[in-house]
Amino acid sequence: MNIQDVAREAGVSVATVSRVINHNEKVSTNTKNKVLKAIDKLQYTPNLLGRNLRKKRTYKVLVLVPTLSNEFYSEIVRGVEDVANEENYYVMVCSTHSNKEKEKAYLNMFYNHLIDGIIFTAPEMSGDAMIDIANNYPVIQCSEYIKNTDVSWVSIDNHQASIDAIQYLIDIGHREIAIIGSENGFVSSIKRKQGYLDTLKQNNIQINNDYIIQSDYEFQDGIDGCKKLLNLSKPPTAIFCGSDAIAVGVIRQLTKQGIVVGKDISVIGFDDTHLAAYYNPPITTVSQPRYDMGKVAMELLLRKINNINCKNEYITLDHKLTIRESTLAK
Amino acid sequence: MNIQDVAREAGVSVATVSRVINHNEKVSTNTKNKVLKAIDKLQYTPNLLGRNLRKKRTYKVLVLVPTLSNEFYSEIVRGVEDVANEENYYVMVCSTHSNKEKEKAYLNMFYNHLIDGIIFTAPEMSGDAMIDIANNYPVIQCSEYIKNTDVSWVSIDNHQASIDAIQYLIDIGHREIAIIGSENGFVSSIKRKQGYLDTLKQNNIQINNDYIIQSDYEFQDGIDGCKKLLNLSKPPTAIFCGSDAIAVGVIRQLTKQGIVVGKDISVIGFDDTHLAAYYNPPITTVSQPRYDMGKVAMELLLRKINNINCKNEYITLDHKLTIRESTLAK
DNA sequence: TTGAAAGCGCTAACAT
DNA sequence: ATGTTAGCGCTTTCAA
Repeated sequence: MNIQDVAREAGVSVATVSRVINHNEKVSTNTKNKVLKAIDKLQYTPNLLGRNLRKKRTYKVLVLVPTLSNEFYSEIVRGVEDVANEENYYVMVCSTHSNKEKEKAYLNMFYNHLIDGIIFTAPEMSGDAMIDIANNYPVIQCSEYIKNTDVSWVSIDNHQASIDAIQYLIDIGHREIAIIGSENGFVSSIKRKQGYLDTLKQNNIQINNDYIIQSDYEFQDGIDGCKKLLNLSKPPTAIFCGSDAIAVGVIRQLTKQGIVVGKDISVIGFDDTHLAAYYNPPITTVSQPRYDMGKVAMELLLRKINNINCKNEYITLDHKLTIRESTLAK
Repeated sequence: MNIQDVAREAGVSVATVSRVINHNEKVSTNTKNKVLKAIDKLQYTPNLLGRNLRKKRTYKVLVLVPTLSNEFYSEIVRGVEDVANEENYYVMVCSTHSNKEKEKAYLNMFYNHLIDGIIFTAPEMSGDAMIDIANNYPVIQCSEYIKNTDVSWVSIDNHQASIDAIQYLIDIGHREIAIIGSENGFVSSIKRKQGYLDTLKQNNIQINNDYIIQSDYEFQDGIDGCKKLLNLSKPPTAIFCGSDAIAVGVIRQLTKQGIVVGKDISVIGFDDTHLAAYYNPPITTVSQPRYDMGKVAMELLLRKINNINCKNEYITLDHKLTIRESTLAK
């Protein structure tokens, strides 16, 4: 059953039916009602395959995340969806599993005309590849973005967020402060590490390279990083982690070794997922406005979709340090 | 740039190009090479909007989950994706937020020819509505399914899983055992509760209705449920939870009130997400083969897509009780 | 083995 | 205000 059938039933042309479906003004109330009646009688719903082919639009956007299960990303997606649905766009969420090849495979959806745009939350490709894609297709970076790449992004001020966290640790009496989670190439990592270094320097605290642990963002990385730190002759009294998951791993390991978090040692996470709020003990963490980040990213993307040549935007949203029981004055 | 351009470049008809693209046998090696060369030169990729319209297939399936952030569902999705990609299908994951209306809105994707099938992981609709949909469109239920509804599903034996958990608690010395998470209408809930009741009866333990708490599956539900139980004149010595998130909430609340989990009281979760493995203390839980559940669900769905009249299948996969530190002998 | 042509369902330019 | 018609890019039937 298609638009032809409706036209026949209503005794009008397919063009008129199309006009009614698309809320085109230039239809008399009378014929409009006839069409509406026919649509209702036949229970007609337009085949968007036809419409999309004709319009050369898919009304679909892709959000690429490293993993679906991290609440950090699912909140971004919620923001994206809320804006997308308003504009009759569907959102596809797909996971790259932090795999460059998988990410690349999803770009085929552009070439195959299956999507109108992509929001990258943690792009794996090179900066040059990103620029190349952005020149030809609508894309936005959200949360993580590639440095020195003139492609729109929305994120937080990771440098300041790091300063806030480290300064807070110093303020409550810590001087041996470690950081886990640096150097994966993202701007966020670089800035967070810089904020860490800057704040220590600012407070005349000697940098100790043993306190800088490079890792990924998962639970196990926290456990591994924590073990390394505890093996030092002089372990740190505070650990700043690049994600809540790392912080959970760290706290788990500390607890296992009989060290009481929030008393013997302080731990800070990043993102403020439910994990942080409900962990034992609840974790001090940097809150990111992830829902809003998603909303803004989708708004920017829609602008790009409607005009690929519109200018790039670089938007910084507010973060905040949420203090809980995993950090306590020394 | 389209199939016409390729045909022109190669000096053949569009039909021939189409045959080459679709690996049709009846093309001479010579012309095939000409076409391949043209495709390569022009960097041609087929517009699937055209193909899909013609074929009346979208090569897309929808997986509906209550929430994206729960690792339980994201592992199911991974299973679905792995099978789907083999067959050149794309997977759209969308969240219903456990909202009946939202779920209903996604059914429009069927009517609008945007998807070829749906896998429901926690259907919100009535059994009648499900049967109606299943009669007209390819759908599979995965994990949660609606009772007395002859629509294919893949799940575990929730009755036995519950028996395993409760019997274990009894074996290590518990007799005051509570259950949180029952009665949302899903077969899983009903069966788990039945397993709980059956096992107590089997062991000549009196049923105490105060020990049966009805709730959702989130962190906060665990906290609320736990508070209720602790307010009883005789609180339970063990709590069996319907999800790992509930268990986390419960343990968090117990800890807050100074009760030591794994010593003063035992707690069991459900699903075996990372949450359970990395929580403080690590949580005893029922492991579900979620990746395989996703794979099987997609296999069943493909069968339905290729023949809507193929017979329904009801598949039960193996679970197992994973014992950690949140339960200890009394 | 190859090509011509119809047509999937829709929108939009043009004509009336 | 409404209708006619071309055509989006593709596959597939039919004919050669």
